[in-house]
Amino acid sequence: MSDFNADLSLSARAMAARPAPYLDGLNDAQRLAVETLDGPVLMLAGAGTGKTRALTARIAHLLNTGRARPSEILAVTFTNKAAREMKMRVGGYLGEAVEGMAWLGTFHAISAKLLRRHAELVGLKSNFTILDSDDQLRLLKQIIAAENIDDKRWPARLLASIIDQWKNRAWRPDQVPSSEAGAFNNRGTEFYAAYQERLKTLNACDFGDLLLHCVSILQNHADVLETWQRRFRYILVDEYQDTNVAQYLWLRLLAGGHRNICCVGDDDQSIYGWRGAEVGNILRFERDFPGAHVVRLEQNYRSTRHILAAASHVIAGNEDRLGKTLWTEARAGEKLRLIGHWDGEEEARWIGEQIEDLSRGTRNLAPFSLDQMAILVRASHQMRAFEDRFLTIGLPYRVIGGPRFYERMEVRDAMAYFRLAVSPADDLAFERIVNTPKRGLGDKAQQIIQRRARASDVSLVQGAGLALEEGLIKGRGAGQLRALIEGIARWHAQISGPGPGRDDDLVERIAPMEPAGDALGHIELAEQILEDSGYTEMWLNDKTPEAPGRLDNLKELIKALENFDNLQGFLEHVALIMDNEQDGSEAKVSIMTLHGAKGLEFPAVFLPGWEDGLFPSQRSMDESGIKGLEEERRLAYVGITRAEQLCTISFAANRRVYGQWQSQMPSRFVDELPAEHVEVLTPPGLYGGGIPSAASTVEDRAQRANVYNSPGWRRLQASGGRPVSQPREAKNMVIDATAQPAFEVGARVFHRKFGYGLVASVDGDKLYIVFEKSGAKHVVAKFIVPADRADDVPF
DNA sequence: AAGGCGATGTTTTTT
DNA sequence: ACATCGCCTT
Repeated sequence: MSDFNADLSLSARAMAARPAPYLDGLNDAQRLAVETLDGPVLMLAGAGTGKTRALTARIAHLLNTGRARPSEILAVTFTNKAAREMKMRVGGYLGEAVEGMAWLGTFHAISAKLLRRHAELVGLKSNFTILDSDDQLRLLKQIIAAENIDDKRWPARLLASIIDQWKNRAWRPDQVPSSEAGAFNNRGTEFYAAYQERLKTLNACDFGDLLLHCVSILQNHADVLETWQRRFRYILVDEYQDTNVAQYLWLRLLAGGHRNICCVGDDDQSIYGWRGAEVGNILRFERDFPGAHVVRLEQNYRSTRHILAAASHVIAGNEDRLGKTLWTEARAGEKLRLIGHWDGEEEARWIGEQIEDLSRGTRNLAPFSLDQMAILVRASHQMRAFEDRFLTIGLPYRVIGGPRFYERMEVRDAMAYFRLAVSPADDLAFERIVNTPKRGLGDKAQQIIQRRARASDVSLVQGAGLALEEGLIKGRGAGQLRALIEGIARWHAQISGPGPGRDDDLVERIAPMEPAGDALGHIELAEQILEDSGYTEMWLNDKTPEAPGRLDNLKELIKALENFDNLQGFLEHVALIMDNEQDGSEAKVSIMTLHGAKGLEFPAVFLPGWEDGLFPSQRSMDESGIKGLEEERRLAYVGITRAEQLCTISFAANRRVYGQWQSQMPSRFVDELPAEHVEVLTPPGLYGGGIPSAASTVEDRAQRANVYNSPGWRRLQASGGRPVSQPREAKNMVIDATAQPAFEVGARVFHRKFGYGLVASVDGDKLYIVFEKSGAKHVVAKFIVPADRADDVPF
């Protein structure tokens, strides 16, 4: 630690003198990225090029050269996981001193810390609560309900997403541009303003506010800005391509003085545009920070040549990119493997077999352990087929990124009780649990409490107390309500003890006796809260199959308290660090979304569901056009580059989409794979195979997808045989494409997605149809039935 | 106040 | 297909 307190003027000599083991083994580009300390630096780090290594070495270098002390470095990430990893790796260089890196964390965690110091500048108190999305939604519902809005047509969810987007763009209510005036039935900005007002009175803020309030403070208070600009001598940002406008402003303000900012990212891995990330931030970096050094990390240490070549070829299809040329010294390895299947279940079955084969070490490859294999899907509903299959064959798997621990209902309920114990005025927490477990306090009783509280401008807990005193609430609800608020007062008294921070009025009025056996630890208190409130009992009495699991989660929650000194600290942690650890015990295949896989790598990767509409996602293309398609293509790039040695891409000809069978065309990305790096696998008896070529058209792809039209299929039909891979369920499908009626110009037809329409022109099996509702489209004939047969659409 | 039924909308996800 | 949600019944 004393090393870092060295006189900064000695830094030049220090640099020469001190050994710098962290530089060992860095390539030239990485070394440049590490040693270019002054001024703006953009580190364009392609997939698998050792960016985390460079980033941590850069921090080590800043410290080692005496440029900054640990507390003077601001290092920002997006996820807690990334922050943890960086901390661990920097810890490898620093040892204990890593604890001095007080400003290594997520945008939100660091913002919260800054905001607690300056809360009063935006009308908050420094002990503000951070709302989760449930609370946010509940609040918005109230605001909407107060205006007698039809919440069917204008749901709170919609408003929440609109407000989030505005916050991502750093628009405060008075800054929302007039082009957005139509939002939420012309009342979006009005509700946004009302929501912000409500938050202020609740002394609360949502996730977006953490950033936005910081930006406001830094913009409006030059002295504060200057303090922090001087404090953070060096700034590092990971995953810069994922920053939104608010984060960009936040960074630009803090870096505004010395401009010692190093942003690391990869425009080709920008896959979060839909939640406000602006690829433009990274594309514009040199303009935003004139004189910036741009360092490209292009040597890939992860994948074999075939894999890297395929990924590079695919991503080259994007227009809007800075451009990098990844290269590797690795061997060529295995080509990518491409295979088509009859349907999604067949695909899952085949992948399951492959995984078993690979884990036994067939092929010319060493065995892969289950931990080394992953299935990366575009949409989480695809996971189900794999889970079903793997359960039946007993293949251990783990789903990464399911519902998270702290988002489970019982955990949130328990947290609401803890929040009330810490701050009885937390109305949102009170609303959440007032009738959980059931206390006979329905809408009516809750309305009375609300009204009474508002009349005296007090918290709901106090309002409930008043309502009881005044006899406004009667019946069996009254007794239970009294027990609840007495409980809250008692827990609160035990947490705070006499003194500042305690709501003395509440304690005096409702639970005047001091706790009997004082010095109850926070863990015991938490247990007692869940006991006293009847919450544990509620789940004990619950006979549904998930009840035991929920009780386990509550136990786990209590256990998590061991890592904290008090409930307050725990609550702050949970508000910002909502992630869960994976059980690392048994080796398992990972199943996750492509988004969830970013930043990870696996020796063997399966990429199923490469079908147009699913991947690239139809919705993405409909909503964002070419930009959407490019983001999908980046997702394909992310997927392929996760693989170290073996990458297997697959598609199915038929898939159940929302319960309906649909024919699928192979993804256009399949066509974009470079044939020389791909081996096309052919399931026995089904496919003619054929290497996809860049020149192939939509019809070609339809033809390939059209398994039941393939020579192999016809042969099997003729011989009365059944292909090994034809699933039993397939019987109900229309499989004889030769029976396809020929359509004539002018015929009225039906398409299950586009509805009714008239055939405008016919070109082989390709029809041009003017749909009544969805406009004119080119459609392949097999998706069409005559209008009078609309009721028995064949999928 | 609490459980059952039909309309509804179904990518991706962090904090 | 399926889950979620709000309304409606008891």
